[in-house]
Order: sequence, then structure tokens, then C-alpha cells
Amino acid sequence: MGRPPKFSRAQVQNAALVLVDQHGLDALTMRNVAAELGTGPMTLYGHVQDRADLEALVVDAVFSEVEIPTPAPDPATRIEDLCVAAWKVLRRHPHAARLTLTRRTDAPSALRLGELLAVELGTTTLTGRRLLVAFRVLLSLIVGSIESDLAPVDPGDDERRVSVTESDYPALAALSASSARTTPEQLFRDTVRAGLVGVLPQASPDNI
Amino acid sequence: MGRPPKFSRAQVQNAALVLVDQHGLDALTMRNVAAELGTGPMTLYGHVQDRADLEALVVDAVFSEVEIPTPAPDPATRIEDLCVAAWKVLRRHPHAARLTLTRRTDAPSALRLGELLAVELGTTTLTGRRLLVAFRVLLSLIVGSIESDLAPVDPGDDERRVSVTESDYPALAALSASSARTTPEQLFRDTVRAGLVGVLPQASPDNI
DNA sequence: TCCCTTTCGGTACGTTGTACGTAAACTACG
DNA sequence: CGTAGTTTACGTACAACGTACCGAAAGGGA
Repeated sequence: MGRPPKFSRAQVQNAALVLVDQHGLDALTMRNVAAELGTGPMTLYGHVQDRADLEALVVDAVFSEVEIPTPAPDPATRIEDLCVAAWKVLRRHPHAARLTLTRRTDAPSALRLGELLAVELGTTTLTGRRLLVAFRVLLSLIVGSIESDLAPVDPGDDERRVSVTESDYPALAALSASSARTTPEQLFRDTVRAGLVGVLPQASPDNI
Repeated sequence: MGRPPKFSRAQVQNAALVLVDQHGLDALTMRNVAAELGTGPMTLYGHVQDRADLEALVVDAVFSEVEIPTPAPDPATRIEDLCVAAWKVLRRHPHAARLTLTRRTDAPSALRLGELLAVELGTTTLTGRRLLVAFRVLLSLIVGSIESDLAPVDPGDDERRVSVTESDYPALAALSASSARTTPEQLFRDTVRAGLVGVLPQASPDNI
């Protein structure tokens, strides 16, 4: 009974994600989200506990977009596909991805994804500590790659930006040039494959 | 000539890092740092461009603490030691480490560290794309491990926290239990070693 | 119809980053 | 020794933020 809500929690989630995607993380304010929904700031608190909860909602929205790939025959390929799927979604939402890095990701959709990866790894010959290390490696590769790719996400800053091409860091500059010659997805796939080689006994480095 | 500064930029850096270490990231405000130095908020702007610059200063302070390990005979061990050194420092400053994940790390000390890692990798047989992938793998493993370790950094939240031990995520729960049986450092070492196995042809998985 | 429950939304307070203006402290020159 | 010039310090002030509080509005059950 009582007065009917003007919008649902899911609508808050959508509005927040759209706002972050279009105008960056700084635009994620209670007032902006409320305005997007055509209401006052305090109305949000009926659907969301506080600002941290709103951020968690955005993170959850991002991971909810992950589409579980159709299982490949090879276990290694299945794992790789799963990692790439997660990576793709995070790449599609670069601003929101920063939230993923900062917050503890206890969003249900994120946990579900982690569980899926853990289960997939469990179907291999890995057990115990080796299994744990494998999981950490893959998770780290996803998170770390996103972090590396995120670097140029911030616009402007042309003044402050330090040029790596300068002669101070020749090895870094060479790597930077090398990375410019590939697509980010291919680079990530190779990264995950390398990780799998180190982690799965049966994976062979031939196909790199 | 002119009026002498009351404190140096380095003092601002120190005060900011101490503040973050002791009272968390939320305590990193212009006013708090200024108070720590016994002055008004606006005085800071003589030494720091804006808040983002202050954060960059903290990140730089953290990476400046990395002590370059004495080179081991084995290249793989040298690389591993370098990664562990970086990881240790980030672990020593868990709150500041969050800044590292969010901001673009263009701090000179961070670039210097990356350059060192790139140079070290360059002494192996790796070249071109393999070299790039190796670099990305190691960097990702550091960043990703820090992100995983950072999870319980936030205090409180006992209400909101989702228990992974619940039966919803059995595979994750098993991994969580498994990780409780090791020290974080050993887990990170094993993670890096696994990464090296996948990346360096000559590294053998025997010593895991 | 009246009440009870739930949600809406306006007002308001404390805190944040920082633009602006003025006072203060030093050097150099006459 | 004073005066001009230059650099820094710092108080005031404002917009925007998160959110506590509370009356108004809207619908269901008696």
C-alpha cells in the first residue's frame, strides 16, 4: 500500500550508468542522477542507501552486461573467452571501470562472474594452491589490463601530461611504440594466453 | 628574493602521505593537509596546482619508497624481486595504493620503476611483441594483486558486506579458504612466478 | 470517508575545492 | 636607511556536494 514509487531501483541504476558513461565519474552525483530522473535529490534515498550504494549499483550494472560466451571445447579457450568477455565490458565503460578498481567489488554480478571463472578453472587438473594462483593470475590480468588501458581515459590535461616518448625512459617508449602497433583486444588476448601458459600445465605457448 | 616559503613541496608531500596512511583517503583534503602544516588552506596552492596534483604527489611519494633490490644472478629472479619490491611498498600504504589504481600514474618515481622493469625484461631473449606482452603481464600482476589484497582495507561496512562463504558461490568460497592458508607475500611470489613461466621461455615451473 | 502507510521533495547544514584580494616578509637599489 | 619590487601567506567567500530532517502528497483498508 502507500504512495507508489515514481521509479524503480533499476531505473536509478540505468540513469547512473548512462550518466557515468556520457559525462564521466565526476558527474555521478546524487543531484545529477536525481535530475536525470526528473526529481529532487532526496528522493533517491528511497531507492539507494547512500552514495557508496549508488556506486555499487553502477559497478553491478557494468558486470551485468557481461555476456557469458558459448563454451568452447578446449578448457583453456573457455577460460580465455570468459576473461575477454569481462574485459570487453569493462572497456565499453571506461569511466565506470575506474569504480571497479577503487571499490571492493561485492556486486552480485561481479561475484557471479568470479564464481564462473573459478568453476571453469576447477574443471582442469588444477587443485589447491595451484588453482588459487591460477585464479589470482587471471583476475589480476583482467584488472591490470583495464588499469593500463585506462590511462588515456582522462581528457584534457595536455599541460600536465608527461610524455613517455622523451628520452628519459627509452625502454618504456619502445614498449609504448610497440603497443601502438596492435589492437587492444589482441594485446589482451595474448596477455591472457601468456598467463594461461604459466598456469595451466597443458597449455602450450605455440599459438602465441 | 620575496617572502620566504614557510615549507617546501616535499613537506607537503610528506604531510599528505602521513595523513593518508593514518586516516585514510577521505582525510586527504586541502584543509587537512594545510592544518597538518599549521597553515591556512589557500597557502597550499603555492606549492601544489590543485587537488589532483596533491594526489599525484602522494602516488609519487609511495613509489619513491621502492628500494631497488640488489640484482640476483638469474634474470627471472631479478624480475621477480623487482615486482615484489613494488608490491611490498604498495602493501605498506594500502590507502594510498587506491590512488595508484584510480589515477594515471605519471609520477616520475613510478615511471622510473616501469623503466627499470622494461630494461630488465630487455636483457632476456624477449623482443618485440613478446616483450610487450611480458611487460603487460607483470605490470598487471602487480596492479591486480594489489587490487585483490585491497578488498578488506575499508573498515566497518559490516552491515553491507556480502559474505562469500555463503553457499551461493562455493568455488569462490573454496578459493577464499585456500588463500587464508598462505601469507599474502608468498601468494604474490607464486603469482609472479606463474606469470614468468608463461612469459619467459627459459623459466621452468619446477620451483613452484 | 477517514486513517495509516509509504514515498516525494523542499529546506538547510556541514564540508569540500578554490577564486580573489590584501597583508606580510624578504631583496635590491638609491 | 628607507623605499620600491617581488614573492608568499592567509582570511573571506562562493558554488557544489552528501545528506539529516520534516511536512506534503498519494494511494489502500476500515
